[in-house]
Amino acid sequence: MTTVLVVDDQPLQRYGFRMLLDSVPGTEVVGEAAHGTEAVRKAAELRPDVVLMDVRMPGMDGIEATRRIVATGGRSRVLVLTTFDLDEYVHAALRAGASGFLLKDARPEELLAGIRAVAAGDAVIAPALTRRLLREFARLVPVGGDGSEGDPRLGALTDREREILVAIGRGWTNSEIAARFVLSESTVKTHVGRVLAKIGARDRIQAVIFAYDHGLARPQAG
Amino acid sequence: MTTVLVVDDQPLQRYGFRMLLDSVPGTEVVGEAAHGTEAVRKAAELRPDVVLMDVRMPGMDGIEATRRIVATGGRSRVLVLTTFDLDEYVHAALRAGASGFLLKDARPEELLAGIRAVAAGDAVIAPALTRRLLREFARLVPVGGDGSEGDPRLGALTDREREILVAIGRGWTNSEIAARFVLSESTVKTHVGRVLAKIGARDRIQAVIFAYDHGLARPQAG
DNA sequence: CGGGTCGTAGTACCCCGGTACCACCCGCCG
DNA sequence: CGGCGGGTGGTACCGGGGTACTACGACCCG
Repeated sequence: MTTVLVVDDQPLQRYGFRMLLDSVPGTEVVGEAAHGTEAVRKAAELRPDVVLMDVRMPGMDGIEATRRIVATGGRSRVLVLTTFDLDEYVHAALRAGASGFLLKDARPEELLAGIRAVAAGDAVIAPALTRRLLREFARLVPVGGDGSEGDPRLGALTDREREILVAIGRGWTNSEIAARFVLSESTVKTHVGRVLAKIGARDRIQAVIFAYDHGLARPQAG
Repeated sequence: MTTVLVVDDQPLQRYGFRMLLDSVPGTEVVGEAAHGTEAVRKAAELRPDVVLMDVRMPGMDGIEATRRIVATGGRSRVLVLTTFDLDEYVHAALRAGASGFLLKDARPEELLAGIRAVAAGDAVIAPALTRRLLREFARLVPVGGDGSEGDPRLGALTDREREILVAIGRGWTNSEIAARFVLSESTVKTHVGRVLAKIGARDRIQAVIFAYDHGLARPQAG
């Protein structure tokens, strides 16, 4: 059961969300708040899985409330929901630690899918916003050379072996790798063995360390 | 009617996509390609609304094909679809001009929603990837404590256990830890077991990952 | 005093990971 | 044509890792 705290200054809007969420199995609205201050308090008190947060509100707005809720370190994740797709809102919300940003004109199933994704630890962005975000991202991310160059051991790996190394870096077991890549476990063992030999690791643990030290693995809280 | 070009080196995979897309009203598969070169040619010839593009292919890969298709300036939009969520793939695909990036383990309705969104000029990112992308974005865009601090699981560890976790993060075996700390291997096993339980790791590999993600382990030359 | 936490240590058991070795298919190239 | 590298697959073996459970001394605190 996914517990949700609905934050919006308009009672009618809150009512709509409650009706929608309570009508589907698996989600439950455990509380409501009409402004930021109340949202922070209730989030700490109710510890919901997801906080559905409006941006524009009298008093403390949704961005500041998001920042405070995230800062508490609780497991509540904030899904920001607004009618305005202003870039400033999006950037501010994401910097504040929001796990998602959707528009209020989203279809009900999109909202539900978003809530489920956020509750699962993933993140969501409204498609209309994703486009602009990606354009900015592509602009911000430097071309190529991310400093991982130089180690000849990386070059010695084949494409497949590099993929296997990344999988090892994710902490996957041989059987998990086999499942994801649609291979037999024997094949995975063969690949893993070659990777270990090529990078000079005695076991997969040191391969994980190698992957992190060379930028092949990225933080992935779960 | 949304027209789709399916690009994948595996015939069975293409068949699956065709069955799925042709089974729903509003989308139609107008062509298939088995590798990048064919994809570029058919995209120019068929001018589909959406190109469903696999990354890993013999010959020209999906990234390069995406770049060329986008470069033609046609109205075709590319939705990259892969089994592997390598960050390098994502970055490369987005820089190449892809309008979306989904994983092959996506549910059918997610894929269909993605195709519709891309055809409409929006963009989509798999929720599991969005999370990492947002984190990078928040890092690239100025300011902001990235909220990685304050994991309650770290506080739950005793001093000794934290030392053990650091040792695990270095890649040491139980016997090495025992030697360095002057303990019996049994004691080390007990500590390791408690560390794993407290941080929620199923084995020491995930403990290594946890250590890196929480700054307990640092890149070590050599 | 009793109770809690922490660090230490042990035994028993099972499974996964790693190694060694072999085998087949494919595409590429001399 | 033959050779070769890369990817895939198999068998057999064994040692380390992880779990479950128990135990005891040191220490602190009410």
